[in-house]
Amino acid sequence: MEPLLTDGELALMRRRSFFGGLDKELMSSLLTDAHIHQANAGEILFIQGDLADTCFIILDGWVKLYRLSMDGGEAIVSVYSRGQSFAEAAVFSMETYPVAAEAVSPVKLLRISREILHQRVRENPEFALSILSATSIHLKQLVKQVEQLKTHTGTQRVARFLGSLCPMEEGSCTIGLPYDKTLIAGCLGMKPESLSRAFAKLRRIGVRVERNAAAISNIRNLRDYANGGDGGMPYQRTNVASTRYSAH
Amino acid sequence: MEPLLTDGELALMRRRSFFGGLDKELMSSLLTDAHIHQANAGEILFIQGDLADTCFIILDGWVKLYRLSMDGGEAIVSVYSRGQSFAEAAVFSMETYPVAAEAVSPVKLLRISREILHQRVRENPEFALSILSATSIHLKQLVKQVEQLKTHTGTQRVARFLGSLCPMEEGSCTIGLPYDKTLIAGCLGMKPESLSRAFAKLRRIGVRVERNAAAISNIRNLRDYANGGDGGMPYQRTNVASTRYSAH
DNA sequence: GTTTTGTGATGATCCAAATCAAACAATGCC
DNA sequence: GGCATTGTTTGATTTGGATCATCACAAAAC
Repeated sequence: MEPLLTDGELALMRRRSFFGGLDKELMSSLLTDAHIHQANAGEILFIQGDLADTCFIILDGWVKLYRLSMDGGEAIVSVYSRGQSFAEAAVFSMETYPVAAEAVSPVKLLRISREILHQRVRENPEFALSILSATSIHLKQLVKQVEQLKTHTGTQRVARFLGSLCPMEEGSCTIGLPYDKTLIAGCLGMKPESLSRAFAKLRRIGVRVERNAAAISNIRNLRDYANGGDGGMPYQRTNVASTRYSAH
Repeated sequence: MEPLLTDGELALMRRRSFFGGLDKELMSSLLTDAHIHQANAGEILFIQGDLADTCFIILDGWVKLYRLSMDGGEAIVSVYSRGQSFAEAAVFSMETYPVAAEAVSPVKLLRISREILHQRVRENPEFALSILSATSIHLKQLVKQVEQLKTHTGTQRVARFLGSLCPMEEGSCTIGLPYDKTLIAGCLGMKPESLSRAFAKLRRIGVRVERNAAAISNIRNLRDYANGGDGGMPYQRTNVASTRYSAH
């Protein structure tokens, strides 16, 4: 019987999903009960309110998670790609998905059922720690997103987004935008027109966006702008910390 | 030896934290290794970047979780109260707290160490499921918050906040504001001045805020306003759902 | 080739919320 | 009681972003 996944796909999952620390035995037991699912761009994987009975790991392509509010507005919560898992927390809540999921490119997915996941957690507590660690990362990402939305302007969020795509600490680089600008705008909580104007503003600090690529002349400038612009001192611990844990 | 907690406190924790489904034995084993911690209003419990070595359950009082951005801005992420746990996800990430925590009233807390939690998860997989369920709830709350920030105006978020405090489905009621208006504004991602003006706008739909209390003449009106105002049809599944899971 | 379509950029205008400033109200303290 | 401190409201102004409309342009279709 031919293996479900290639070695490359396995390595990817170990690097970026909760498969990270698992031993070989548990991994293969999970894989024998998993299913491969291919979807075309635009296909809906689940909608909010569906019973959360499946967790996904992306083998290839892009998936967006979003919420529809009662007046029809769409709020993109996050976009995931190769190697990342999603919906693993919902599967453990015994309830429904709080978001909908849609393929934004052709995707290849690994699907694992709620029953299998619960069973494996019961058999192997180390697996529970892996899942907990993965959901903790998703939680942290959402916390950062809330911070961005509450304290930064749209243009600053765009700057941060571009900065996060740069692999190096400083200097200049040219990066490819991972998906189309409408989706980028949605991720950052703005309209496409506003994104376009934000790109225009960033030209002042050496960002040229052309087609699908962004040329950044000075990464440090970009990151400084994203954090408040005026060269303000970066955040550091203050002496207020000395009061913590002071017994009553 | 007198018990660490009163029966009332135990019932509270079972109702609102991950202690919910635990058996008596596991509960008491957790409690013998836990510590009570009292803190005054304004006291910092931990700051972002601290090693996440403790998880908390609130026995009494209020705690806010917030992030400081590099330019000094404060983004309140959530406020928790009696019976709720927080930081349990961070403790399982093997890293640092992504937020800071501060008492906003005098609080009585139960502290449980990372070591104990990991040990109990290893001994008892059912406990892992309880923790996963609790972090899943926190994740869902954050997702909803992101949706609110991305698709609703400040005044709509205020309306939703007030609506969530009403215990009944419809009719009129008077509710007490749980904490001061500066903190409410922060939770909703707005400035105190804007909150004040939002309250003023809501007078049109029968909301009177006086001191520490809000009188709502028609709860349904309030909830309608929060969801887009113009009596639009509430969200429901559309036939797009029929495309999900369509095999390639 | 031309048309069609989808995507992105730009301009004009409007609205929500932040900002700056000042007046008040409530609370605690001496 | 007066007085400082903190929390809340109100007003005038500015800014950020949404909205609506139009235009440019590239890819795909005919």
